[in-house]
Amino acid sequence: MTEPVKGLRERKRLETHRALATTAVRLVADRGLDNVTVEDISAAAGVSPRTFFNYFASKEDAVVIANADYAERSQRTIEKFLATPKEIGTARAFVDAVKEEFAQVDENREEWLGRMKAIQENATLHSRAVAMNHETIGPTIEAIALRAGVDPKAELYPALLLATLGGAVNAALILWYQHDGRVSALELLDQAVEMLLAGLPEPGGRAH
Amino acid sequence: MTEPVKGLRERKRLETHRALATTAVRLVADRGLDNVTVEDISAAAGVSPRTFFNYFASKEDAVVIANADYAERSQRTIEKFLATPKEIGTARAFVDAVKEEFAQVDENREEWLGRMKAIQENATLHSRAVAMNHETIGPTIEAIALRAGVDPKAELYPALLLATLGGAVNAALILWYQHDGRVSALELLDQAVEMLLAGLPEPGGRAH
DNA sequence: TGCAATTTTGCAGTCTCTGCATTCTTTGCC
DNA sequence: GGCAAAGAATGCAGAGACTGCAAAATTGCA
Repeated sequence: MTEPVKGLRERKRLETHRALATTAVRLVADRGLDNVTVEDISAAAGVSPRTFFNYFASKEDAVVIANADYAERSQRTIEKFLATPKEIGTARAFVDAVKEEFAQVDENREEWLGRMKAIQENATLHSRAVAMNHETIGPTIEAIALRAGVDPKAELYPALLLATLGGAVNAALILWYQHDGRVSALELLDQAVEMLLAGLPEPGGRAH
Repeated sequence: MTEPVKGLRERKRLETHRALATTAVRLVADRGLDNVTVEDISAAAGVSPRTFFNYFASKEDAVVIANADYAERSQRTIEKFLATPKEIGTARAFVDAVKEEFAQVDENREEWLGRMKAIQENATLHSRAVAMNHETIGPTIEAIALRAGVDPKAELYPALLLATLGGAVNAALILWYQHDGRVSALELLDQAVEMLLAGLPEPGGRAH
């Protein structure tokens, strides 16, 4: 969490990214994706439309991508995961690494509520959000395989762990949003993970 | 599996949808999404570009959506799920219902290989594919909640079951594609589900 | 056959997104 | 402080996705 003071250039860059992202979330949560143009967002954020596309590859991304340094973050998450002591099981270790990032939902409650509203209401946004990590999937699967000592191409386990845990994250986010963020997202994720690692037992307590 | 003989009109419609979908998969798997225009697809399928958009809301959809009657199919899947005998656990019942649809992967091997290739190579397609079911998520969660006898708004279980099972489907598809479809997709899904319902045990056999 | 319903198509127009050349800022260095 | 190089913002032109609308072609049915 140590924030090295980068130069003015870097700071301005992050600032612009943040301004565009939060503006996009606000406008889209408010009016809906189709009633907001890139021109609107850039104007409200005080940059040219062309500049918008220097920061985001698409209008959707501005709503969905919370952090400018997304790639580095997931890289760090992977490293953290690999650095966890061996006594901790693969699944647990991975959950712990992910939770660190997930904590920002509770920390930026308002913004995330707006984001979830926009995402829930729009299929395009939803799809972009669910699979945001397209580029990181391969490396992540390999990291899991490495730590678990299996072959990522031949075994289901790594891809399955990633995909189902992603599902747990999604489920937690949806429920968090349905409760208007009045419960802790992190706690919901914890519950979801417990249920997942217990093999999704029947809620009433019956076996399956 | 009984196919009621609809009128010529309906049959032509399905035919056009199918022509557009398979053409899109073939062209995009071949050249990549960005090197194929809607005009290319419609020309190859023998309809006007405008007609393309009468069938698909976006270029991506033509690659991702395999069946014209997607909505009805998922509706039927839900009904099948709800009709399963009570002795079968919620998770098992849901898996069974889903597997019926999943079988078409093995049945249309070539097409699905092309689709997976396109999807794996393109982030936009990937996101669209992962979250294709956006509109059906709500109803499905409610169906699960109904059968399990819980409140879908208050409990994690329904959303979690859907999301993690979706993850299992994805993982199975990815591995199937990595094996060039030389193994049964249905069997992979079975394995994935077993692991999931066993609580994702450590692959080596260690506990977590 | 002839009418009504449905589908296809063309067309005009909006918006997303990209490549490229130009201008403005920041930075490191003297 | 002044200056050259690097990086960022911008404008512009253009390709292509997508929509609404009305005309034309097709199909179902009396």
